[in-house]
Amino acid sequence: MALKNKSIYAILGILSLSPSSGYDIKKYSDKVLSGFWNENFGHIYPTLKMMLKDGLIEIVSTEKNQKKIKYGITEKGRQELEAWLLEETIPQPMRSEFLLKLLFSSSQPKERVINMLKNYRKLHEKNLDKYLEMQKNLEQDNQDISKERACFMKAILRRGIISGEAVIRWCDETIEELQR
Amino acid sequence: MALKNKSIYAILGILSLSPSSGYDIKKYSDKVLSGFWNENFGHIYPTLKMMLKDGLIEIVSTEKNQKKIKYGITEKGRQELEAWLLEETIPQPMRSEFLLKLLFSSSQPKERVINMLKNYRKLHEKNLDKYLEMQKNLEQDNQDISKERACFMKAILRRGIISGEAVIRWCDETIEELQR
DNA sequence: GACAACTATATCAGAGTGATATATTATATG
DNA sequence: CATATAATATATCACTCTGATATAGTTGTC
Repeated sequence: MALKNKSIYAILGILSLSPSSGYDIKKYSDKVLSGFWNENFGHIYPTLKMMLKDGLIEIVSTEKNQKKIKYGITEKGRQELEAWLLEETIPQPMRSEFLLKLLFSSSQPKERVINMLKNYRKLHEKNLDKYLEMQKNLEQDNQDISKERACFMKAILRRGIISGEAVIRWCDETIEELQR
Repeated sequence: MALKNKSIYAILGILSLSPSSGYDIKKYSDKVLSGFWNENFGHIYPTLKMMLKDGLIEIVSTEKNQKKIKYGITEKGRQELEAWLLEETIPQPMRSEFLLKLLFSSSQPKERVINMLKNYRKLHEKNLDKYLEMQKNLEQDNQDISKERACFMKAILRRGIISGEAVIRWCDETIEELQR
């Protein structure tokens, strides 16, 4: 298959919920997908153009006198999204700069490494708090999201929470090990 | 700072252990860094050329009649590596295609989603086994690696193991939730 | 009405990925 | 001993993805 633009699927997924502009897509990514999916304007806009050319999406409205262009998903787009959902997901390569740094830090002063780990821990704690907050919000009001979708979002949040807790535990364990 | 080539640091780190060719660097990445760091030939070779031009590395030997070019780290390279180790690590953007797919799978048949999760679980189980195997190997023989370095490698492996176990637990929990 | 904050699109250089091409050197197998 | 095949080694390409920057209209507020 060779190198596939994955933003297409994120965009199709978002448009399948409701027609959106490039800016809306970015906002949704930052708000809802944040933590497990990243999108840039520099990729969204060219991808939208390409998808429009390929008939995966269509222009729904060019609102009044505004610059805003709203895109909607087409039938072909829905088929593409559905096909992707059925595909097996191949794991993507990882790049953790933190772990790379840690690996090459064995000659650094212990205090320095412990500090690194404490900062890393703090970061994950902050993330964890964010996820717990999002979980609370999700349980309160189910205004626009369907019960089904809310259940899936909760599962994904749980994933973030469980992983976050594991990383924090590892930090504590490793700091303790270094202090001995 | 704007967009920084991070492969430089991986390469400097590897060369700080022993002079290597591009091919050696790739092998080391696949064997030792695998699981938290990815490198490609398509990035290693141009980066090596750039680093040579910048004086971060030097050609140590062009072995006999072979094609192999061995690079070593220079004093300037060591300084660059050291400076990076002292820098704060900014978290890098994530892209989990699996979680993206899961989020948009709420209208898929339950059986289908459970299958997705089972495959994902299997993948992480395999990874976990690999880490446990690596941990065993690390405890047995400490031939070339220093005691200090071995300790850091163990910590990184522990990280992979703890995270892997957490993901597997999440899979089980989520599958159970879906079956209810 | 000035100033900040937000909405909106576009473009660019450079980082990173995976595929492919090419050639040499070990190693095995019949 | 020939020859297949696996491993070693470098190079290049198209494409994806990132983060920065440019530009301009709209909304809010003090």
